[in-house]
Amino acid sequence: MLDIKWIRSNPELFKAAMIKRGLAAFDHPTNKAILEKNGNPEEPVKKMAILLEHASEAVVEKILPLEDLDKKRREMIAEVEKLQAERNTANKEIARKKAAKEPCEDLFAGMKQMSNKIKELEKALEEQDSQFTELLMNIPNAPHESVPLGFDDKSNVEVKRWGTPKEYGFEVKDHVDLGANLGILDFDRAAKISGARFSILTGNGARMERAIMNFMLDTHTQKHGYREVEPPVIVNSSSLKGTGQLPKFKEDLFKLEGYDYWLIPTAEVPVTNYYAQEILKESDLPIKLTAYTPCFRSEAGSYGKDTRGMIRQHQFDKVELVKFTKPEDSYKELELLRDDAEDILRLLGLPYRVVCLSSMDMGFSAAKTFDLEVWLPSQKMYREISSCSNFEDFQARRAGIRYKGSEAKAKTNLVHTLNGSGLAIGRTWLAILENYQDEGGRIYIPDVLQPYMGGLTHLE
RNA sequence: GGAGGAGUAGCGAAGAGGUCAUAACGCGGCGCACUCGAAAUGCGUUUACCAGCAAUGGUACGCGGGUUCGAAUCCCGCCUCCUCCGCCA
Repeated sequence: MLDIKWIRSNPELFKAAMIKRGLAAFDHPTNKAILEKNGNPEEPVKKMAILLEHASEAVVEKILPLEDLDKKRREMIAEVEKLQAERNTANKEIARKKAAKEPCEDLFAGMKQMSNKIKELEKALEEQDSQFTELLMNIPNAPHESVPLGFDDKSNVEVKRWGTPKEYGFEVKDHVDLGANLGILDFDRAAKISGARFSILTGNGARMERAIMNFMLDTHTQKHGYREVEPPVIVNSSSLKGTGQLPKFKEDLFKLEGYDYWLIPTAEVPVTNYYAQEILKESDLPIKLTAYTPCFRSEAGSYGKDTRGMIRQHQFDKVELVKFTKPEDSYKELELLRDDAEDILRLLGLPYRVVCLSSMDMGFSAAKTFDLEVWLPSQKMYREISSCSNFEDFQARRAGIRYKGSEAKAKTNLVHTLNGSGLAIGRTWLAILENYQDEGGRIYIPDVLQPYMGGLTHLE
């Protein structure tokens, strides 16, 4: 959630942020006129850049009622508080007279009426306030100024590459064939038991999933200084509102029938909400947590995407990194968090690149996101294996996560929250199979994983 | 699932229709004094949120209703925790 006070005092910045987020439709008459006056280029990114340049005139339909709702709300607050003050004064007078044994029954007249009037106004205010809050809750975070303008991943900016994809000199197989041949990956039985987009690992395949998980957790806790947590994988809707999955994205989630319980789409939800409604000690920041959890996603709307293999599943394992920082440190901490995730790929010897997501490719709650993409020989491309984001105070405001110094009149401030995959375990598993295969379909187990596999050097 | 008990500041805890909600009292935190320094001691200070330029005003005693001129206090429903029983890994 954005700060309404910031929105109020920086209306142009706010509008520009929303245009960057793609909330200005090109076919709105006003926006259309602006575009036509400025040459109306073909490319959507150029269109967006023009609207951004003319932010003051451009229309962002979705947010139009915000100002009115806010104004009305504040008027109502003033009105109801005035009456409350009157009531409080009268009640104090009654109490004083009672104590002094003076007659006060005459003061009762009209009090009931006033009380009812206040109740009415309070109810109306609540209604107004919930309309306002709902709109505000549905407005995405403002992108950081360094975020590239863009519609989709075509505008993402590559930041760095590490490692060199191997030349194989033979026809590489993908992880589906490799896994099937090794007898460690089974989609047919998973479909029988559950359905599409599920998989079963068996034997050393299952063991390697566990090895990867432990390797990641050990590295983050022992080498990178994170504290491990093992949270619930079922959460309530309040937690999902805190991190931004609700109210807007409920179709992406699995809900338990008959309960206010949801399966987590990522450990970000329980781990960020670990400190919901709390005030942290400034001297404890930054706080760094890591967690392994299974993650559950409905993948509604991704029909036909990544249907082969383990890349996109309804259930997958992930090790997550979460940070709570002071606002002035959050971008420095984002770089560090990203490097902690990168370290896993480097230790595993998997070639990867880092991209900075464009303004519309970013998630709803993020202010800035880096994706780590691992090389997949079978697809001859880099594929997402981690997403590292700074949410600034967007989640902290929703979840009520604040910090405060220990001095006497220290101010309470919102923390900044960050998180990143460190890493997606299933995608790491398949990247190992594909990158470390030989011509016969044997898989070399990366050195750092061998101790976790009882010294085993190959899957064969 | 059944029976009891409890939920008030960071923690413990008082308050039992109005004059005791910033909320007694104790602990803790912060500052100062004393000290070479520390401990001990003494003094001061220490809730959060909302509206407002400010002065100031408002809200909050687990949550939601009700009774009343007025509710932390009385009544109803819910949630969480504790104890016992049942069931269970």
